[in-house]
Amino acid sequence: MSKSTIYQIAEQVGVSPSTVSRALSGNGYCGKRTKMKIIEAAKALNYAPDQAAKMLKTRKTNKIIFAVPDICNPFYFDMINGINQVAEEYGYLLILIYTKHQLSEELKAIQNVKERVADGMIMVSFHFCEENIKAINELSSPVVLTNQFDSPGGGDRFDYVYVDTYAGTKQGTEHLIQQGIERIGFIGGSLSEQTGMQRYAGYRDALLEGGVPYADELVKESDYTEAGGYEVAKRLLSQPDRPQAIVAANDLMAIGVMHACEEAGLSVPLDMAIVGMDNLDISSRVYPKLTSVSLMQEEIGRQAAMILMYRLHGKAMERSAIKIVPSLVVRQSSIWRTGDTK
Amino acid sequence: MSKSTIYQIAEQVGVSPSTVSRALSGNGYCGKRTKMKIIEAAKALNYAPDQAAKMLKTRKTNKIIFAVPDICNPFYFDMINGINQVAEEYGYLLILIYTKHQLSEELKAIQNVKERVADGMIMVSFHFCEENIKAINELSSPVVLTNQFDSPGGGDRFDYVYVDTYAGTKQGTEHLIQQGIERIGFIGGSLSEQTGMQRYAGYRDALLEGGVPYADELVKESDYTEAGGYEVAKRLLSQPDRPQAIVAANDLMAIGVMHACEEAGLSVPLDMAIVGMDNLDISSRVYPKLTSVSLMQEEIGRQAAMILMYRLHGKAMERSAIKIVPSLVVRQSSIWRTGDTK
DNA sequence: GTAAAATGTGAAATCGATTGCAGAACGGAA
DNA sequence: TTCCGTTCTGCAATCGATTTCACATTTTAC
Repeated sequence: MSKSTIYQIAEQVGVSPSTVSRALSGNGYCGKRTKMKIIEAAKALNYAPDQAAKMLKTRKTNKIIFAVPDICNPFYFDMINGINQVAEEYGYLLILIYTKHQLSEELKAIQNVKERVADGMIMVSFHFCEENIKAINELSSPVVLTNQFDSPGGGDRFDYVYVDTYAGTKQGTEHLIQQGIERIGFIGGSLSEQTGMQRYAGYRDALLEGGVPYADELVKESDYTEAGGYEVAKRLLSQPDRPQAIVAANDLMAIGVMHACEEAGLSVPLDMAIVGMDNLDISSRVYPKLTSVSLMQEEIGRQAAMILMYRLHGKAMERSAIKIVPSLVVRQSSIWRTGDTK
Repeated sequence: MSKSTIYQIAEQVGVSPSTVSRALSGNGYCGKRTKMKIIEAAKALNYAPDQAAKMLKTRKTNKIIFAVPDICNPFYFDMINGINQVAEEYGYLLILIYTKHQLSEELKAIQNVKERVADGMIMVSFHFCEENIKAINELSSPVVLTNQFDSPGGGDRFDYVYVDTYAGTKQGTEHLIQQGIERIGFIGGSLSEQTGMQRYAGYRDALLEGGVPYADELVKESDYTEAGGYEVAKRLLSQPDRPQAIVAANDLMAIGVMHACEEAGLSVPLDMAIVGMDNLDISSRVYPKLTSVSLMQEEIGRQAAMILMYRLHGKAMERSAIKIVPSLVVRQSSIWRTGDTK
């Protein structure tokens, strides 16, 4: 009942193992009658090819690794999904490695590629440093990196996919400006981090380009949590000349803002229009539904996987740094004037 | 710079490949001086053991497969997380296979185990039938099955982990009864499915045992979606003697109920207490926060992985069917009388 | 009908590690 | 010194498939 090998099939049918291999894999010539007999015998013997042996000989694993910092973060699920779509299409299995934001774990993931556990890897990392860049550059297998910042640099040996968060907050802010709102607040993450800075810059530039006055007191830093957004929003709302709209650097903070409004008796969106970013699952479930900038996670995953597939199939390509443009998903929370709630 | 083998190291150092293997893997004797030289040479040659070769010889892959119907469903992320915790602890990598609720994909996943892509598998399936049970029983590698129903039966060759959803709705209902609420409605999924029936039965039995009258008009079937819950709730709310509380068979429907209440001008929880089930991420973010029965996804994953590890390490065990008891997470939406909103 | 091309098959090498066996070198005890 | 036990090392087989080469057989072409 249990496993068997091509040798046993060969013996059974009375041919050589090589013939069995050819019959079963379809590589090379094989007579029709022999082939039939071999296939039958394989079925009878409950044969299944041993992938380890196959891998050893062919130097292909048909697996790719996705190294992700944080499995618990819903942000990455969509990425996994995007990657998996492509992987499946090309006949690859997906190995998930959870790096916990730790360099040591990232290096372990890289080591796995080096040991040929998989043919290639997609990695999300927030700390590119000499050590992991060097390790990646030494690999002979392709690696695609992604995160929400812009290019890590130093990588002549890997491709890169990233989201333009600057364009994201800019879009969100423009959407508000187009409705004629003039006092627009911003709640960001830390401005000392690159990603926080970019989101802020998008907001600021949208104001400038839109000819809307920029006011320092309408900009607050927070920590990307719901509670953080709530606290900061309370301060914004109690200001003498409170904003009419708020752009939050992520959805969790935006939801915090919504709660603060509710508590202050302000109607969203009529008294206060709100735009978030990340387009979480939750965001379409809160009331009113939250307008949010989608960071296109699934698209990132798909693009990254695509590039990896191109590399794996030897297509010649420049090293690429693909910038994904986020897209604004308009829902009730930001519809201030026009009545077309969708 | 690229890959090298133990043969190259052997040549470099002037010993035999077997010695190199022993030095590097630590199996068997190896002189201290030789070992040092070998390790040095390995480093110099940028050596990494080829896992395919190792797998072929040792018959171990150090990988497990998790076959899951639906990557997009947040329900499974926590399971993945639980599984991964255990897998990592034991030095296994996790391969994710997305079966899309299709039997054919499940069979492919099983085939992967048969071909020794991984040492074992955890699978979530909603349609156990002769075909996949048979395929699993023919495997020589261990498989652990899980879903939300009770035992599939027919499996002398696999272990089983499941959640007692009956106990879940029962707990939720009892929680309401204990607060003195008497007219408690129930919104379930299809009662013709096992899982729907069990959730309903838990509700019904809680009423019976709590001495609270059961009324047919307070029980509605829906489809586990937010929109479905909303629709059905509207009907419940417009009844002459509307319920004071509602138990929903999952959180999405419960959120639909909340929206219906909001629309009808009913305060949650004062006019209407609500309990959901699944304890989604969202549920703690809606307003008011939703009381929900946690189905312990992470715990299921952890338990399933544990059992798999035991099997893989040859520990003798009875075939097990582990029942996980869900736990009620009380939040504002169900606090009717006492003032201790937490 | 014969040459040329296409097809079918087997022997043997190969992928890169692990491991059982046997012999060598070493140590300490008598 | 002799003997025994431990430690070290090499040889060679093995895991299970793929693939090159050579040869045998068939088919096609003219």
